[in-house]
Amino acid sequence: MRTSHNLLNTVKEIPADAVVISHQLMLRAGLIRKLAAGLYTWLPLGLRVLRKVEKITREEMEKVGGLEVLMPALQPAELWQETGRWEKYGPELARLKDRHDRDFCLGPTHEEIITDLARNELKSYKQLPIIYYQIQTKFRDEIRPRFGVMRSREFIMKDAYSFHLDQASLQDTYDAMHEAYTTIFNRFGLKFRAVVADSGSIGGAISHEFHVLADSGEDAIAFSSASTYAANIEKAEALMPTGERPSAIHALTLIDTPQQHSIEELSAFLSIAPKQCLKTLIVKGEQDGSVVALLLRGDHELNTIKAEKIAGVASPLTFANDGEVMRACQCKPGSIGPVGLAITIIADRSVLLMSDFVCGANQDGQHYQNVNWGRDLPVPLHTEDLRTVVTGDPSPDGQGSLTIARGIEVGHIFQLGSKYSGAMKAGIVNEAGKYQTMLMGCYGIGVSRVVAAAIEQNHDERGIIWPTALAPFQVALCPMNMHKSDRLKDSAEQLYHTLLAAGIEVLFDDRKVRAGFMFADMELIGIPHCIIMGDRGLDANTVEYKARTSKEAIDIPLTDIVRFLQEKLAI
RNA sequence: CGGGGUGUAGCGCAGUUUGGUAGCGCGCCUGCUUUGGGAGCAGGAUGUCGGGGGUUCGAAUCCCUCCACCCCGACCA
Repeated sequence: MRTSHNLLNTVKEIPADAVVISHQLMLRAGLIRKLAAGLYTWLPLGLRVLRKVEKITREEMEKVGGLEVLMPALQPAELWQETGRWEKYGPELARLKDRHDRDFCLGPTHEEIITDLARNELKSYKQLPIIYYQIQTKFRDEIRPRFGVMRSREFIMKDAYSFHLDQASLQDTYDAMHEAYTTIFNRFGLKFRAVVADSGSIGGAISHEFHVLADSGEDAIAFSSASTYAANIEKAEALMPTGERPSAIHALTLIDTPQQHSIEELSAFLSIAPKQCLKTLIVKGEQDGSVVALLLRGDHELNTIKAEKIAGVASPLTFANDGEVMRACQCKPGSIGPVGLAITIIADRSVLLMSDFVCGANQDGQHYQNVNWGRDLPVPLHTEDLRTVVTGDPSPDGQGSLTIARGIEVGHIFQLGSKYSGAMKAGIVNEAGKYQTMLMGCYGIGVSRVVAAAIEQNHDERGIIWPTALAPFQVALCPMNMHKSDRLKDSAEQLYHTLLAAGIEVLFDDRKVRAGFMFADMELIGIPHCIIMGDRGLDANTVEYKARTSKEAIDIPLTDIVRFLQEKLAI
């Protein structure tokens, strides 16, 4: 394709509305334009990228036996009422009425629709297992759309649904999907991790999220250095520490710590490490008016997801107010400690190995130093995994240690079981001739979000750096001052057609613009490979090649350039 | 929904405090010169100043009201 054909709509200035880099670059490179909050038009260049994501996804879905369907975006309320989600889904469900005053919604997902299809179409166990999938526009009336297409109100998703006679079959398909997703994200050329996840509101037991790794990601994930273990940080278990608790050395002392409240202040004031301090947090208990003390090592952070799952702790987790703290501890927050505390105490596992530690004395402005379990207060009876894991923690599967990275969730697979098929009476006749409810799995990829995630992961100060598989074009052909030299123009045209004939997606920059302008545009839109042609090179029968990721160009004989590119592109 | 903020040319912004009828940079158009990293000079076009109402001789500016958009919190592909 030629750039003169109105393909490029690049902008030098950073759009004021865009805060994340992918959003800025997608606007600047002319991939998308905003229509309204959370609604974007895909311009020709952006659509090419979107189609690449779709193509790879579709190919891999076909490989695992998926059958492509296309379900309506507009859906009748009746089906959603059958599963109870019409009420449960909340305001995020975009609802509307038709002219006859009947209720409809714009589908945020299609479990109800596919389950309805399955119960009507599938009659016999012989038809199972089956996988349906579609690539389609979804709607979520997001509370706050932001970050461009990363969290928009209308977005493109690949969603697949599988139906099974038994759990073993569901597990087989789930595993196959897990593998297909791995292949898909590898083919995208993105660094990613599959992580054990909470299934959230969609339901079901087992689920994995696929995260594209990027520093700007909204989720934190923990993965092992030595095994395939990876989990959302909310789920990653902090193991019981090994080893013995060091024995007490010093005598318990009460010290004045005026105005020292946080662990940070306290450890600086006493010139000790935060890990020598004990953090005591008072949270609301399950019974009205009750409170519970949570103990953590000073350098650790409370994991609220873990804490609110513990019996006796209020869910959602709520910190006690100053009045409740005063009643329970006779002091203000900042001087609380477990010594002599008369309320339920739940200690994090790592707390058990602390000795000669510092903690609040339950008197304002005072702390105890050299506190020891068993000597100064009882060893905690109730220990739990309360903290968020940190880099270096042992992996929960016993192999290697954990690294924490940030990720963007671009895929999520679930074993739904009979959640929807049960509610909607989607069953078939089994081998014994009896009616049986089918089991379901569902598998999503945020197609439009993948585009943004790819940019978050791959960019520099000049613009996007597309992985070859997602690039709108693989090669940029940039002749310099072609309009001044017929010889150059002829060579460029010839090379352009040769590359096209070789099946290479090439963007021919035939605009009458200066070299710097050309380079800046090609770098902004992120074309992975660039061929620069000039009269000077032509004299020596060479062209220059420059990868998007390198600073230097190299000379390649004109006669070798096609083969050279084919090798680069591995075709 | 709660808290904060912004709406002025296609984009980025100034002008609003202290009312006097709209400006800068980029982009766009024309011409000349330039031509290996977003060129220079000269000329030019473009605005219901978010909408509506009010105050005033006069409103981008003051008042009322509506709307849109953005940022921070709870959700998710």
